[in-house]
Amino acid sequence: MARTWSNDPVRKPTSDRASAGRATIHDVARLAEVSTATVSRVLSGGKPVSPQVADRVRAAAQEVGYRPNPAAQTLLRGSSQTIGVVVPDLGNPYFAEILKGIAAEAAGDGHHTLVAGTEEDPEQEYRSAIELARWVDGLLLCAPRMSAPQLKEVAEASRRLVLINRVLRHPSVGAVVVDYHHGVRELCAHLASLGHERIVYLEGPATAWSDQQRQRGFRAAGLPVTRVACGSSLRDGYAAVDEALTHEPTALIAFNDHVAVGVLSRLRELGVTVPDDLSVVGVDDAPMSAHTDPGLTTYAVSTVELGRQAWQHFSPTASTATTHLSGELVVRGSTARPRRRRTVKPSR
Amino acid sequence: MARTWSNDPVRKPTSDRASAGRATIHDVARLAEVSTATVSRVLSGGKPVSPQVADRVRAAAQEVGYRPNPAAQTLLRGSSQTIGVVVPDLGNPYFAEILKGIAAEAAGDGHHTLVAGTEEDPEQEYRSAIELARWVDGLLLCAPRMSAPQLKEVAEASRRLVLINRVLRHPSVGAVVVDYHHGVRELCAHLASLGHERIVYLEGPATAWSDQQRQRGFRAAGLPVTRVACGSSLRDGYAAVDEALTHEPTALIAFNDHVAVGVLSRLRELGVTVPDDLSVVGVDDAPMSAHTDPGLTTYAVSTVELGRQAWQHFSPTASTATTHLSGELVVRGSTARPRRRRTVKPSR
DNA sequence: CGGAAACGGGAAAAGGTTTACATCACTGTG
DNA sequence: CACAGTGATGTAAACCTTTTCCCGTTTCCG
Repeated sequence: MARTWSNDPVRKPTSDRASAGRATIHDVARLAEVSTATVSRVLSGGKPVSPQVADRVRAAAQEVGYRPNPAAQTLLRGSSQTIGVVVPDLGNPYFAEILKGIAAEAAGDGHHTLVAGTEEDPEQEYRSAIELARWVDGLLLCAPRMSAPQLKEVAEASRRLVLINRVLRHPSVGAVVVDYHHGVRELCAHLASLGHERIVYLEGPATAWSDQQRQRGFRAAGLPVTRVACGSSLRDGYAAVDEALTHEPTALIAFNDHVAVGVLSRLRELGVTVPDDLSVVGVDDAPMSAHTDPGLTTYAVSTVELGRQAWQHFSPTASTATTHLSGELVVRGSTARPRRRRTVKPSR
Repeated sequence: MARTWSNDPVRKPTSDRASAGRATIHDVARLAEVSTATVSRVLSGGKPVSPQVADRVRAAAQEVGYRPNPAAQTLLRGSSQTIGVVVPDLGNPYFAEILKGIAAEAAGDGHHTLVAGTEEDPEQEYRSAIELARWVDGLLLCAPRMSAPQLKEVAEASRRLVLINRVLRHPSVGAVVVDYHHGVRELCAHLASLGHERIVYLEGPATAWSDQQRQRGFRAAGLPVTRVACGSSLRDGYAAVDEALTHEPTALIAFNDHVAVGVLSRLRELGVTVPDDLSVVGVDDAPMSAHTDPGLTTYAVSTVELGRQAWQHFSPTASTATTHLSGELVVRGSTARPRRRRTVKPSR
């Protein structure tokens, strides 16, 4: 870098400690022969400055490559123009979609996005949330697994808290939730209309609020549903199939579409034909769900809309009420009438 | 909020401007009856402090719920303990995996992760990178699509720059790249050994360096490969199939596994059987690739390792050399001998 | 023509933390 | 007993920017 420094014996014009020679507002002010206040006025805009001075300042800023120090701005303004997003698993495409949506919305309004994945660990989730809370203007927790008291603590610690797929009775917390209760009833109604009676549900993570909503939905649907512990990932679905089959179901409801994809894969290995031998449904309508073989019947909810709604909740004027988002049943090839007789080895 | 303030004419005990009543180090110091320096020493650790004082300070900090202001720390230290990650598409599971890996590594070393998705737009990518550069201690660009001059600018603007799947001749830039040149040669060798001769390659984004590497690999492999414009997403793959088929290939190489999944889906619709009518291969070994029907033959490279290596490059002592990561061929069910019998055996 | 409003621009404070330096008491040694 | 060394703590500067207050000049209006 061609920075020529006059060997000023009195006082260094800029410090070169941490910022390693980055130009500061003082450098610009000196070069443009104005005060730092004027530089700020020109660059931040809005304030009255004479055109000649403004040009001089802009030229000087350009010349030294000046960019304001965000930490200093944050310190003064008390806002970092940043939101924090905490998700149980960054590798899960569902959360990735939500992250994509919210980050795009935030960027559109000039905000940055700080993320943390928690590997499905409630304690780590809590720590990350508390840590991030101090940094950001608002915090978004996706499907948090932590306890309600911890969640309250996070609410206290953060300027603004928004939840996705979790509710909390607290005055300053917004939430946007998918109506899984409705979703599960839709799926059950669909399966019932096809004549299914022996249904297995592959459960999600035990601490997931959204899993509890599904379970409530089953009770409301009035169908006898056998529960099998599973999880939320593709691998979990793959692994849970064998136990699920011991219950001799005619239909299988997966916690979400990724689980369902794992299920389809394992069923194929076992020679169980979907939907002839067994119907399979998922939840969430992941991008790949339209491309599996057969296509996955599922309950579709727009992650884009989820992100948009969540962002709305960060607006200072937003209500703290819970926004309910309902999706719709999407019927694809993975569901059909059950066979009369129990599954025998398929022979096509 | 029920904030009751005595109308203190002398001096406000804490400011309530930006931080909205958050306790500062001064509050702690006053309560513990020590100087702010001592508070800092106690809480940051390392410095000698008498046990009684330390206890008093910790108790005071606890009482007022003190947490240091990160912006102030950043300003002073010149480091935000944060890295920035820019990816073309946050919704793409491949980048989501990488993000997950790097965020976990960073968090393990007490660093935060700032993300930006760029919707595959090189200009937005450039702006995001420049913007983030000012915030973070290090910047990670995943498969950047921007031009080399722009990339150089970003390199100048950032304290530390690391690239994934892109190289740049520049003294202070680290990179970790997958050896796609090797990858496609492996895939081609596999296909050649099965007897394929008419191969179509579904191209990735035009500005992607990694696509160019693949193309170079094809030339090195010495197989005639017809190129068809496609993209990097599942949808792109789905849409490109029809044109690809006009070339009557016996094998199809997709830019990556997501494209390949879209391809499989469309082929199924068209009644083309994989691998009997057509062999399909992908690149990257996405999590779902083992679960498609048939399983996808691909070139596997560990995203976990990718993230780990990238993080290594942020260490102050790291070399700026390019780290090459090679994967390995994974043969699954999507490749087989072409159906049509060859009349002429290739002579060497 | 006098006074007030409008405007352009400078000085300085504020924002919260860390750390170099200064201070002070005390201990061990020559 | 004096002095050097050490350990504990306070003081104040520095990090960089924005914004409030203020002053001097010009312009406008009665």
